[in-house]
Amino acid sequence: MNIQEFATLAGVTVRALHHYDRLGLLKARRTPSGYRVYEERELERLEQIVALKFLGLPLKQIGRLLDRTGFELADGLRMQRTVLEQKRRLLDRAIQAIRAAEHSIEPGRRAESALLTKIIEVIEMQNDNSWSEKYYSPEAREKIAARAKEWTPELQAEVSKKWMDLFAEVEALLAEDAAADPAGEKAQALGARWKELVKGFTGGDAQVGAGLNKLYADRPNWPAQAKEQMAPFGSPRVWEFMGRVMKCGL
Amino acid sequence: MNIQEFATLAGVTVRALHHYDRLGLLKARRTPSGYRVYEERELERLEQIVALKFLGLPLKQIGRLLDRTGFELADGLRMQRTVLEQKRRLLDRAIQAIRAAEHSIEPGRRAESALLTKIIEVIEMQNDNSWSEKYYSPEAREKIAARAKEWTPELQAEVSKKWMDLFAEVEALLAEDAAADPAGEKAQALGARWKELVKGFTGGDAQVGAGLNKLYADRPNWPAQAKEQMAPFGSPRVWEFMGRVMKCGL
DNA sequence: CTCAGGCCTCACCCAACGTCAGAGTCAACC
DNA sequence: GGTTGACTCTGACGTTGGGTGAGGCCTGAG
Repeated sequence: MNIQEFATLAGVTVRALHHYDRLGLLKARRTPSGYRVYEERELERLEQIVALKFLGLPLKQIGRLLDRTGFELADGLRMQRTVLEQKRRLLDRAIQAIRAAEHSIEPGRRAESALLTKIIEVIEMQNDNSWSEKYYSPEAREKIAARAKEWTPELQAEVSKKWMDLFAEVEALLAEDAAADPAGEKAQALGARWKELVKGFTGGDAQVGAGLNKLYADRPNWPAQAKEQMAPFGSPRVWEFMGRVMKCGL
Repeated sequence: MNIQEFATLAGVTVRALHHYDRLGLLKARRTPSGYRVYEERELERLEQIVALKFLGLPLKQIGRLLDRTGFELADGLRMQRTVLEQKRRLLDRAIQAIRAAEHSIEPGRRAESALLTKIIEVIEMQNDNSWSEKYYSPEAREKIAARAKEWTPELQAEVSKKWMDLFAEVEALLAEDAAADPAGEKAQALGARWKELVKGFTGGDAQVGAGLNKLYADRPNWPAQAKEQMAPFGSPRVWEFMGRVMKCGL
């Protein structure tokens, strides 16, 4: 099959196939004169590439995922989902900001500068983390802000994944033995990982840690959006169990 | 104010300010030695730039929107919202595809290739327009597919805006006079614009037009998602009125 | 006067191709 | 065999919003 047939068959451009070829993502056999030749088998691979591209994965990572075995694929997908969910939250906020501005202008017929002012106002309101700030001392807030600068969506996805893994294992432990010993070896091992992850946020700072504890204790009063974001992270019984693990651990 | 102070004040990098300066988006006064100097006034403009950037607008367009007057700003925002909503739908579909794949693997512990297969399957299902295809003849379908290739999100946003404008004007006409004459001058003018927009989709093709009419007539049976997407486009009474306009128009 | 730290202007880098440009290849028709 | 038109190849530059140096001027403190 020549390149154009193959491209139209799969719904991509010839240029894209050139690109994938150069990247080593989908190498084609060549005729003596250098023309690319594609087979059926490669259509399957191309479809996989297109699918993963649709999920927003970069080509480099697609190459790694397709060439290694599937365990990493599942992990990669979970991480990508987290990234996409984060992006979607940002998109939602942008859409909400525009809508708010549109609603603010229709009734009163105010000047156009009011539109921008409204948008800025809404965006600032969305960024408002003041609901959680009240749990922290001023020094702790400063340290959190400093660390927050270094957070990328990818990094967040990775950490998020680690938490999910940890929660899954705790769930598994409790599923195996609902009355598992919080002081037991397994529980304490999980507790150590927990502490490590928490330290990733606090940076080992005692003041940040104290604020985090206060924040955690006040869970029932969190705003709805915050609760929603935490929903995937484990059921209450996991939290309760890990609380006991921490207590008898240290 | 020197550049670094200004940058931290606004929460952007010095490099970004260089960039905006070169693009003419935010030009800075210079000291005799060439250093950039910023004033309070420019902070306001920078905030507007940052806000519009948050909404996903390209810098070039931000420049145009900020330099022209606000009527275009409102239009630009409406278009951008449409673009963002479209992107959101795509993001949603990607997330749903990953979720479906994750759910499909957890229970059965099937091989990793099943993950990709499942994703591809879900994506294809999402792309499935077969619900609307049944209204069209095969020839009409082919023509629609040919035209669909030329559709970009921006173009769609523009057309979408034209429809919204038209609907708004019809609403206004009906608000002014609920018993407006469908054969009247205003109504017929609106009818002409309507036909023009429909022609933009059908390309003047009779078969496509016939299919579109059938599709329209069967509105009650559309899938929920399709209805949702059409929701912003006018109330039933507008549709009903325009139906009468068309009838007595031609 | 010197030195550190800011600031300046190039200029190259990323991702995923689009879009020529110039040159070779293939298949069909004369 | 030659010509023609349709493909194909490689290489190189453009796109977006800056990041990240390199190399050189500016400025204020000591």
